[in-house]
Parts: sequence; structure tokens; C-alpha cells
Amino acid sequence: MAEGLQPQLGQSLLFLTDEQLRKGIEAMFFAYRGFTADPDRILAQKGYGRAHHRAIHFIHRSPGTTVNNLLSILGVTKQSLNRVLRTLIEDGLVESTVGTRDKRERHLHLTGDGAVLERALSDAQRDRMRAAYRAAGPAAVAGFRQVLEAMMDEETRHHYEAMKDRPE
Amino acid sequence: MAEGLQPQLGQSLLFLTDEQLRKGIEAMFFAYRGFTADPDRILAQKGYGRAHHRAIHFIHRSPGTTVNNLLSILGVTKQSLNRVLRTLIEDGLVESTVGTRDKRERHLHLTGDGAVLERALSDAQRDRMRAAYRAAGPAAVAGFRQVLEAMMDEETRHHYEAMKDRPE
DNA sequence: CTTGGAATGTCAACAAAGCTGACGTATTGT
DNA sequence: ACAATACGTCAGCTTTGTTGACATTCCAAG
Repeated sequence: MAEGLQPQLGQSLLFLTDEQLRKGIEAMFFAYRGFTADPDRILAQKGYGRAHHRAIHFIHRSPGTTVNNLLSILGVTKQSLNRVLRTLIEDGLVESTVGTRDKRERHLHLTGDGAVLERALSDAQRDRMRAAYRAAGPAAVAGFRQVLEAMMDEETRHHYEAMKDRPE
Repeated sequence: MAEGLQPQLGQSLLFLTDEQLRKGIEAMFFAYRGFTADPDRILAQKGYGRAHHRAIHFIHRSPGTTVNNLLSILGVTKQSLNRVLRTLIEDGLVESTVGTRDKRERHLHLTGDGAVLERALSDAQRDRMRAAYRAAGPAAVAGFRQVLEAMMDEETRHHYEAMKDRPE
């Protein structure tokens, strides 16, 4: 809509037109569906949902994390998280142990079975991600990450960066 | 995990390590929350949800589209879409007209009020997108789009590309 | 021309997962 | 001793997905 108005800028700002932004918005919407499709299929078989996947992912990522910490990462209410956590504990995928230093806290870990499911889910998700990365190439991937990081809320970005370079 | 195993590849494949992929996965999760946060606030005020936003977006994008076409773009069941559409029609944001050629079809359009809400929602979402784009720069944006497109399902990508360059 | 099947859209009922609010219990720290 | 914190739970509501049943419309085969 604006290319006629700012000819002196040449190509440099054309990527900020409403049309380009709309394409980006639709790309996010459609890509997110692909992003979740493979794990969703595995989860549906086991009677779980996306909420279970998120809990499993971050417990795997930060073993021993507390309920409160998980809450602030996931950005949901404790009632909502608790419903998911309860089924995972009942099914023997997650174990909750009373804190040693502070006995009010519960530390969360994946069990062997939990780790198996986590692996299946993240393998499925990584396979698609890897294919996309490989198709796009390293420069594109760097840009992808940059834009996503700039799109996060301030507080969310802190969570993201806090687990940025944790060693394997 | 693998940098010791393939020294002959140098930096070239390091962006495909499990760790890099995991970071991309988390970036998608966290960024999507930011992506939807601003419209969600507007929608909540009016008593609508994300499903209403999606319907409004694509009706705006393709005026006169049929329910069936919208269904295949959104990837939900017709019953689910219908509930959303019904409230939008009742509230006078969308109008549904019986098809002239085929009377089974309903053609969907935004009303004046509907266009006002659409504008508010897309302005909010574009503002964040624009800030992210501006912060990351044009090269990063190109990579962002490339990776997202590679992440879509085959069928989804066809929908995406079908509305790729429709003129304003 | 009729009639049966396919396509389109609507209504009803249920499930997953988010939310608020209230409350109980154990533990910690002042 | 008492207030604050961490966690769990009950009850109830909302949004948005699902399946199943049904009405309307179109089209094509007989």
C-alpha cells in the first residue's frame, strides 16, 4: 500500500508493508499447525493432549523443577496444570518428590516410562523441524530464531533465555 | 551432542543438532504466545475467542467465501466453525447470504461492524509483528518465512500459497 | 420426471483444557 | 505465635474442539 509514498527508501522497508506483515501472520498460523501435528497424533493415541506434552517437555528440560516454576514457564493456572500433572503422576510418567531443603515444594521428574514418551514426542517434533531447517538452510534458521525472539513478551523471553544454553 | 563426531563438516551442519532444534521448538512455543497475546486481549473484552479471530481474518481476506472453503482453510469441523459463525452473525459482524448458483452454499462477508473489529485485531497483531520484523531486519524476515513455510503440512501450504499474492 | 445419493449447512451433546474463587494443609520465616 | 508461601483440591464456568443425527438442496441415473 505504501510503496509509492516512500520511493527514496528503495527496497529497504518493503518488508514492513501491511501485505508482508499479513503474510507473516498467516505463515505463523499455518506453520504452528504443522508444528504440533505430529506430537498431537501420538498424544491422541495415549489419551493425552497438548497440555500434557508441554508439561512433559519442560520437566524433561529442567528435571527436579518445582510446580511453581513450571507454572510461570507455562503461563497457566495451577488448577489447570494440576489436572494434567495428576493424570501424568497416576499413569506413572512423572514422579513428584517432597523437597529436601523446603518441604513445601514438590520436585518433578520423568520416570522411565515418562522419558520414553518424551523421546517419542520430541523425536516426532524434531524430525519435522529438522526437515524444515535443512530445507531452509542455516542463514534462514538464524533469521527465523531472531524474529521469533523479537516476537515474545518481555517476561517470556526471560524464561526462554534462562534455558538458552543449558548443556546437554 | 554431535560436534565431536563430524569435525569434517565444520560449522555447516551444527544448526541441525538436537540442541539447536530444541531451541527452535521452544522459540515457536513462546513466540506463538506473544503472537496471539494482543488480539486475545481485545477479543476477551468483547466476549470472543481465538476461533472468532480466525474466522474474521479469513472472511476479510476472502470476502464471499463459502462455509466449506473456510472449513478447509481453518482445518476444524463444520460444527465447530458453525458455532463461532452463528454468534458472529447474531452479533451483526458477519452476514451470510444464500448462494445464487448453488443455494446450498452460504457466502460470508464482514459487515461494517465486522470490518471495524477486524481492523482492530489485525492492527494489534501487525504492530507486534512489525516491531519484531524491524528489530530483526529484512534478511532475518526472509529466513523466518522460509522456515515457517517448510514447516507446514503439504496441504496447508497449498492454502497458504493460494492466497499468497492476492492484490490488496 | 422422479428419486436416491452426495453435498452443504444446522442442532445437540460431550470432552479437553483454559479460567476464577474458595478452602485446607504443611512448612517456612519473622 | 502468626503471617506468608507452596501445593493440592473442589466447584463451576467458558471456549473450542469432537461425533452423531437431521434438514435442505442439487444432480444424475433410471
